[in-house]
Amino acid sequence: MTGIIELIAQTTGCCTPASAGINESEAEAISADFQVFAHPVRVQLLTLLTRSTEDVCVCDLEAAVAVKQPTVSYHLKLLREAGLVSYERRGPWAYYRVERERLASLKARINSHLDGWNR
Amino acid sequence: MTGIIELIAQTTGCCTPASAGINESEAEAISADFQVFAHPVRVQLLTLLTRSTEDVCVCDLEAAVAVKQPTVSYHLKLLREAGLVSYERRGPWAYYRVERERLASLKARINSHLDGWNR
DNA sequence: CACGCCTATCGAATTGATTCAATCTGCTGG
DNA sequence: CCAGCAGATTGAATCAATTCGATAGGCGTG
Repeated sequence: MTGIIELIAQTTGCCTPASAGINESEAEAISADFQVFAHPVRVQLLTLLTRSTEDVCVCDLEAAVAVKQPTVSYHLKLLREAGLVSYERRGPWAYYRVERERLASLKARINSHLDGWNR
Repeated sequence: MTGIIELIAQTTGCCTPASAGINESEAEAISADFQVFAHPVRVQLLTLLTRSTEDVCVCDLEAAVAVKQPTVSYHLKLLREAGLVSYERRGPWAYYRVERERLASLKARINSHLDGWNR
């Protein structure tokens, strides 16, 4: 039902009641996808990993970024939890690799989010 | 020059000295592009604005999200500072619109970042 | 021109994300 | 078995982002 208030608003004022918005949880899912890449250290790590055909030792990752070891480990964990990388221990070392399919599907999802803003 | 230490590392251990990384400031620029979309309220606002062919009154934007007016204003400011939206006052109201070209170029930039992770 | 409405901004408080020293675990060589 | 190294995890501190009450300023109306 449309009351007097709304009628007045539509005529005199601005606020149109029906909006073409998206709900909060959908927006949270979308923004979560972007979050993954929203930190320079994660961007650096991911770039390094995607550019390498070999698995990369953590010590190499550490050497490439400007933060200390526990911080590298923290960001690697986030990337792991996002499913974008996995690792394997070999002796005392840990070797990381990109999960290219998972990365591809995240990229596809981001592309479709971007497409949603085409008009 | 490659010293004994590095040679030993390459043979015995893991750490290869030459890395295919990107520098920190480039990584910061990349992550900053993703940051814009890394909050649900901004996603909601942007979706609403891109879907509308008309300029949208702030009161409508407010009605569509779950936060109070100053918070909406804060996020609109961030979007403005990113160049993605602009606004115009009409009487007591403020009407926002998407800057479609700016949005398009940000989207293009993000796509090229994503392409950088193709192997 | 005083009042009320709309919305931007300010400032303080809160929440969330990031950082790292310290610690723990698993592995390896002696 | 012990010492030592690589790296994950914990916990506390710090830093950044977000939230919103209070306020200010612009505008239209009576």
